[in-house]
Amino acid sequence: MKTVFFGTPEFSVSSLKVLHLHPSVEVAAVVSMPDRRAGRGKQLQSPPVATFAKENNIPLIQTENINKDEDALKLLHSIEADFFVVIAFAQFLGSKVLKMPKLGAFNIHTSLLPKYRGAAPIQYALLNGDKETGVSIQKMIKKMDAGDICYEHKVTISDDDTSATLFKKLEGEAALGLSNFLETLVKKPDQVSYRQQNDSEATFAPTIKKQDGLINPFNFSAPEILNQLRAYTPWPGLFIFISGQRLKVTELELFPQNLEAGQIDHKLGALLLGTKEGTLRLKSVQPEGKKPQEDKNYLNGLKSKSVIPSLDRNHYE
RNA sequence: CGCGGGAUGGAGCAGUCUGGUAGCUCGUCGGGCUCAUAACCCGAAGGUCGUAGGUUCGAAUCCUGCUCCCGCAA
Repeated sequence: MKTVFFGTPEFSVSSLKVLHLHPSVEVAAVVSMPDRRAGRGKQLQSPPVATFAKENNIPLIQTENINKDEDALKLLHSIEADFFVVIAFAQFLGSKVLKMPKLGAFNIHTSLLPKYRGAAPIQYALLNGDKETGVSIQKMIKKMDAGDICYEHKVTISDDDTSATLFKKLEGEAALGLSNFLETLVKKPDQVSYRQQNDSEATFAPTIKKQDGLINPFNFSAPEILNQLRAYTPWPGLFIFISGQRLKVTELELFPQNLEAGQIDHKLGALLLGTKEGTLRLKSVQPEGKKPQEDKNYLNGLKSKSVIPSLDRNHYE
């Protein structure tokens, strides 16, 4: 069977491997985002999926917008694929593309649909403090993540999971899920079972923005900010502005103390921040250009410079 | 050549512009006070100032090369 794989980041590579190694599946092409300048030094870098395709001599299409790229569309059409697999592609697929494959286009989504439709399902599960999430495979329709579900598998979220660890877990689960699903799809395509989503229960997980990483003690409670730390690690990270300096916050814990929202205090070597509800200890903090350091050490440095820590409120206007 | 910060006793920092015997806040060790302590008092140890070279009577400080660490940006 012929397939085309759509994906971009590291996260999708495991699933691409499953397809690539499957004895009765031929990956006729890989579609990915264009190369971008990235990292310190802004070197031009290929998306991991594109790199994998090159290394394994799979025809590669890199395009900014697959729906408008005439050459890419022509090429895709000529493949006459049996099915498409889409995982973390970072682009919408229009109906022109979705109609091409005979069996349909299947999207691997990392939540238990219809929960968390959209770009950042993993982060939103953590943001809401969920205890479980999962992998869903849906047959794509024009509406975002709203297609019928043909495979589902639950995954437990542990208390110390962050986006970094949960992504890793789900990358494996997604690949495993795809592998299981292929068993049916490849051998008995007519026996794939489909379950409709209940649209009224749908929730959405829009893209996380850099700005979301700014700790807002006025609008969020201490437990909510703790969830943000897990959801936003490693990107965009949590940060706060104190005494004219941008601090990345890498460890947090609840602290039994009553402070007003936005109030900074320090006690026994602990750097404290009052929130809308509850007080947090900024246990580990990283100034720009520095390594992460314990709040106690950070405070020692400030003391030595005779600086009293206070929240820069101008970032909340 | 994308922008920028940093490397100083075990930790976090100051000192670098305006060269001249290395300092602050802690930690550690010893002693004191205390019912007791993360608190307080007294004392001590511990640094070839990232590395190589240059300028100078003299370099943490000025100049040049190199290594390592990090923030922004994607």
